[in-house]
Amino acid sequence: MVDKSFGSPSYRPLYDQIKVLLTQSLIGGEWRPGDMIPSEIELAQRYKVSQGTVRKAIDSLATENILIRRQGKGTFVATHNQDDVRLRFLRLTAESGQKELLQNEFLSCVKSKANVHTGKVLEIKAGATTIEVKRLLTFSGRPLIYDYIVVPAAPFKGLNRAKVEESNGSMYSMYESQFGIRMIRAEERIKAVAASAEVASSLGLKEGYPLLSVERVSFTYGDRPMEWRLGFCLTDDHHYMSELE
Amino acid sequence: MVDKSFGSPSYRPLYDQIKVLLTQSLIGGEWRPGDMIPSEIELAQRYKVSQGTVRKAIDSLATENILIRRQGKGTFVATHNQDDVRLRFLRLTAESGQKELLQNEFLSCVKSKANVHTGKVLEIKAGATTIEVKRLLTFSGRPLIYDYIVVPAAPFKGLNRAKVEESNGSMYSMYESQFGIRMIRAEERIKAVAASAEVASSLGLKEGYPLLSVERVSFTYGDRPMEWRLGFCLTDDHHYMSELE
DNA sequence: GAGTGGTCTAGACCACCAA
DNA sequence: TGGTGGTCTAGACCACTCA
Repeated sequence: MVDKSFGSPSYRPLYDQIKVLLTQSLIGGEWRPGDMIPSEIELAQRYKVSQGTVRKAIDSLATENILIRRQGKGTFVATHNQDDVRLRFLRLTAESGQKELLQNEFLSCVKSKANVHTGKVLEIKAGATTIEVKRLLTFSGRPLIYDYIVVPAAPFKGLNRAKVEESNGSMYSMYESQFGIRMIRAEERIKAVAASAEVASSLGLKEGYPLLSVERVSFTYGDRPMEWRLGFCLTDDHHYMSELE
Repeated sequence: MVDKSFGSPSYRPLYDQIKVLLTQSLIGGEWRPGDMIPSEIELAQRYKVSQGTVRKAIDSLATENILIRRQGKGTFVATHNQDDVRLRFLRLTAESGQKELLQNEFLSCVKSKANVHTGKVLEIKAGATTIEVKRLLTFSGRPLIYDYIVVPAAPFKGLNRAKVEESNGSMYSMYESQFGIRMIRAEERIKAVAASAEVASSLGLKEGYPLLSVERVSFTYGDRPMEWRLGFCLTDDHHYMSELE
């Protein structure tokens, strides 16, 4: 039950405690991606607080893109399985601004062991089993991104070529429907590099050609890292979009 | 005065109207960067609404980094003139994570005319007078960024070499104190490019070396574009950090 | 202690959606 | 028409800061 005591040494606002309880229900799978959660009034009764306090907790989760409010309908668990947000984390857009047909070209999928770096960022032991996927993303038929993806094997048991190909571009949508794992945010580290021989041949370029190197770590509920990837992007006719606030 | 009428064709929430009024006071200079604005209670009386409504308007401006709330003290107009936010828009960090000494090396400052592109993004006529600044940013003594900056001449009348050198890295801090212009957000378009002869020589590289090209448009109150810049960054030991939410 | 922002409540009413 | 989220109010009380 919630703790309304003030002045206690570990004072936390009520709405913050409600937020934790809601998050726990999300982690525990009581409400799954796409589901509608109970109404504010119901939740207020369940947690024995006012509707306004539940509201504030939900507001916070909504600005984090974890829940989605729809006036007149209800509040829903966010998902990558909708056309409008399927590629929420893809920041690469055409210089012309035109929409493009995105396709997935499978390269490989093998079991491996975490090295020091991937072990560290995924918070697993170096040497723990991982699954490594390589793929090409084509924009309107032209290969523009070479992706190298590493995930811990345990929560993604059964990930294989077929599932990657079915994903049709959005791994995150596939993670949700196949493994019940939802990514809520990611961090990217970007550099300019010269294309290696392997990447250059996959993208049809000369070795040494300037590419955008994008290293990404993705996090699920509770800020637990669940995927590491390294992408090499050809940015001759495209750019990476970033908003500074 | 505010308009509480519901059901009107152009319905806007009260707090949204208050937000506009607050923004107008910021644009008009009633409260300048660093100033404390009136208390919530005072503002509620001034606008004849409840404190909670003023609160919601201020909350919104605070999440946009336009105002800053300090419990027990008051609400202040955000500024770039503080050590902790002087480089708020600088996303380049060392691979090692170490803090670095940032310095400004002046290259040039000339009057010019807006071309089609800068005219368009700055929303001024192509051919209108602009001021163009070139500078080098050095990290711990090593030149890493070549910046080419264009601003409209009118609002920045008097911008010259001395002012750029005084800025010591943060143009935004200088814009505020010298011209009363505060930037609240920016958009960046990032690509990987091969270094041109001019940029390569400034950064001490071979022509063709891979560099991060960062094109930025910065906006002041009311989302008016006020600066365009193109930066070329050496990312051998640094990366551009981006958060996806 | 006085003044500021922050939390929490209870209740009234509006806007939107679906059946 | 009923249910959902969205707005607005009024008031009580807590937490933080500074003189």
